[in-house]
Amino acid sequence: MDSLKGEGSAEETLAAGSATGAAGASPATGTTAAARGAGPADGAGDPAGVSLPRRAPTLEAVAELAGVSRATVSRVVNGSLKVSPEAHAAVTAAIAQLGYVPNRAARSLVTRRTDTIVLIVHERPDTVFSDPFFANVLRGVDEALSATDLQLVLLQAQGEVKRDRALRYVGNGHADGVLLISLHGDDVLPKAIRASGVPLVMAGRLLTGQFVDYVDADNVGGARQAVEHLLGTGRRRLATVAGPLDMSVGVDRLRGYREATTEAGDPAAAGRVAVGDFTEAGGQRQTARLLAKYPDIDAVFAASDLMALGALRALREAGRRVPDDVAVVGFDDTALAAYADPPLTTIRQQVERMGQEMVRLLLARIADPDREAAEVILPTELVVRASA
Amino acid sequence: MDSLKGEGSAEETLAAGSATGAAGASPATGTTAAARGAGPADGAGDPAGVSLPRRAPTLEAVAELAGVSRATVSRVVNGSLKVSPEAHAAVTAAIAQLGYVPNRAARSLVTRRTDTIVLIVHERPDTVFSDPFFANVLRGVDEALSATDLQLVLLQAQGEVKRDRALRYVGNGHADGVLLISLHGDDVLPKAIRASGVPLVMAGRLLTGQFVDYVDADNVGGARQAVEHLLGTGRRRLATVAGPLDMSVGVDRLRGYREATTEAGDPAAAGRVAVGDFTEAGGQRQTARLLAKYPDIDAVFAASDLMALGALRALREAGRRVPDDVAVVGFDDTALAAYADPPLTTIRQQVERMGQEMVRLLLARIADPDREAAEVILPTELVVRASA
DNA sequence: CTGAAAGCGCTAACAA
DNA sequence: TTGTTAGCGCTTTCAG
Repeated sequence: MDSLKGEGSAEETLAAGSATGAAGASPATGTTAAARGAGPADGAGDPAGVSLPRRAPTLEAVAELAGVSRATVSRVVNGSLKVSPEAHAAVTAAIAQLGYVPNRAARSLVTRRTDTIVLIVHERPDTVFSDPFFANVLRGVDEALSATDLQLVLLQAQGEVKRDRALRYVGNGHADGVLLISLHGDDVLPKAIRASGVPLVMAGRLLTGQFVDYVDADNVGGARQAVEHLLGTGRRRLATVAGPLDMSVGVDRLRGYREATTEAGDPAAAGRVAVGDFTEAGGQRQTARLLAKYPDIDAVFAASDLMALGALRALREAGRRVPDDVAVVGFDDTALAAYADPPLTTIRQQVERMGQEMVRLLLARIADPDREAAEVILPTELVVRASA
Repeated sequence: MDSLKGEGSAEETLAAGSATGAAGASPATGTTAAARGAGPADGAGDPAGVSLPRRAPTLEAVAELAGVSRATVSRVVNGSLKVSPEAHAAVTAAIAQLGYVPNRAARSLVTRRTDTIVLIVHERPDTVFSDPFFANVLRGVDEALSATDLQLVLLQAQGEVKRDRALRYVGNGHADGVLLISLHGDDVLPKAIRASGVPLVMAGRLLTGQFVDYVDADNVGGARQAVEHLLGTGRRRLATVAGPLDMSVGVDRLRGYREATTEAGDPAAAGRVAVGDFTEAGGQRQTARLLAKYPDIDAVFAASDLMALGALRALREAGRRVPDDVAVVGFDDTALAAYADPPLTTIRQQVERMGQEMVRLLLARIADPDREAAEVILPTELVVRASA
């Protein structure tokens, strides 16, 4: 819903605008009036007027007001059953009156919990832009976490220095659990984290065969859906641009493609594979390769949407019409797919849900460190945008 | 660079794959072998073999090993100058040997610092997808933070409950500073945070005229660039789809448009305004309105890329050719702009840099809470993709 | 069911 | 320059 306010209604709001409009390469840093408002004096003396409490109320204060001991307040705060109704009421009231909130540091110091979970992102700096995956996982994680009172801290682990810092951080008990979203096949991180004994959940399966909790999209199934769709719409000469084979995503999507084509009685198609790197340029290059090698293909399954975009480009350059001559189906369904030209048919994975499930798994493992390793595979969905 | 590995080289990696392929709507949760490896027993007894240190080494341990007092170790850790070279060396060695890392909780308890800064996101759930802005700011923030040893915690503040939780969190000294990235005009959050006295930096200017540190793109200048570009390529009947006028982005981009058209001697153009909501649907609707009211416009400046996409759609539906009949320039330059059909000319803002500058400002304010409020305006850039 | 007391690991006076 | 001594605010036995 957008406002249908007529034009011209914005003038009054312009009053506060600063005219700063730096056009050069470096930012203009202007300074305006003093930041701190008309609050009470900060100095030592205590002026006549109201004096803000400089320190947050403590358990002690609550106890005193409620007429009980600190221990009892602590019990109430932590939901212990063994507190009399009267005590409970008094404490609750005192807490409300004082606006008491527990001090996490103090609590953490004694409990050795941190009420914090860490999301470690292990991402190539150059893949950095155009990555809705990350944002959406994050969204899901945050959403799932908001039902708890865990805090989410973000750690980048790109490069040795940052990686070690992240490792030290989790290794020294600064987090109750770790969520690892690692885009490449490098698996020193998972190993190191597991070694530190902190609960860990990954996005994507480990190719090394270790058992770690993880959630993943049904990449095999999704790829099969793509093949079935292509076959179902009459395509007969399929090929695929696979993702990197040191990642489970890459491996699984290729596997789904191969299984589906083979089962459909077309083992030759299972062999028409070029391995890309999930980038648009890679998709374009590998599609060109496929085209050179198998000039008569009439469908391409690209293992990512970016690669699908590249495929589109390669096909255009090769003079093939999409979808008339060659159909393209991509994996991952970002906004890009919707605006591609021609619009891309894609396999959608539930990225946000992935984040949610990761949290669910992590909480379960924190609760019971000895439970069996679990995997959650989220279904995928075919999104048809073009009549491919 | 993508690998040019021939097809077929993936087979061996498939061995570890689980066959789980849930196609239904609910996730399949399989359990595999026990998670925890062959680590030492967790129980009370201490088996014959190696026993891992269950607890991280403390200052005390370092002190003992180094033959000094805890205070001295603390001084070394915190970089105090008043430590003898010998003591320093001994402590450093002990720290290395033990792998000592300070306990943040303990430190925080006494220093009342948290070494944590909070990024509060105040976002509509429905704007959630297709929002590279957020991810890129985040990237910049994280990057800037990685030079310090501050931790980044993420807080969502959507809805009263979450908002209050976030407010309580920062209000109770759980963060040394707050970064606020608020997409709509609602300004109860900034006010509340400022009231709590925690250092705050915002993305975007406050419309209420309060002085708070902020960094923003040069929205006015960017809009001017758009107008100048349009005028420079021969367009004579400009119109704009503005953003919401309760946000500084909306206001400023409209202002730039008006200033530029007015200065170019075309005050009438300054009046051809429709107010959208930054969504594609809104852009489409408002462009349609503009078209109805001013049938002879030959250029549209859309205050966001999504709205530009909507404009494209509206123009197509109205039978106008882009860019031949009507040129479109959008603001914000996401991947979408690159794949729009026809390709969109846009004004790019340095979103990642924005995050970096926010951190810079925040650190400065933490260091000196009484400094003057500062603003950083980042330059924008015209990205021409079509010959509009 | 409740309170007293003992720290969790660290920093910051204050003495020496 | 160094060590000693108090706590920071909270949880958690252990008595009562």
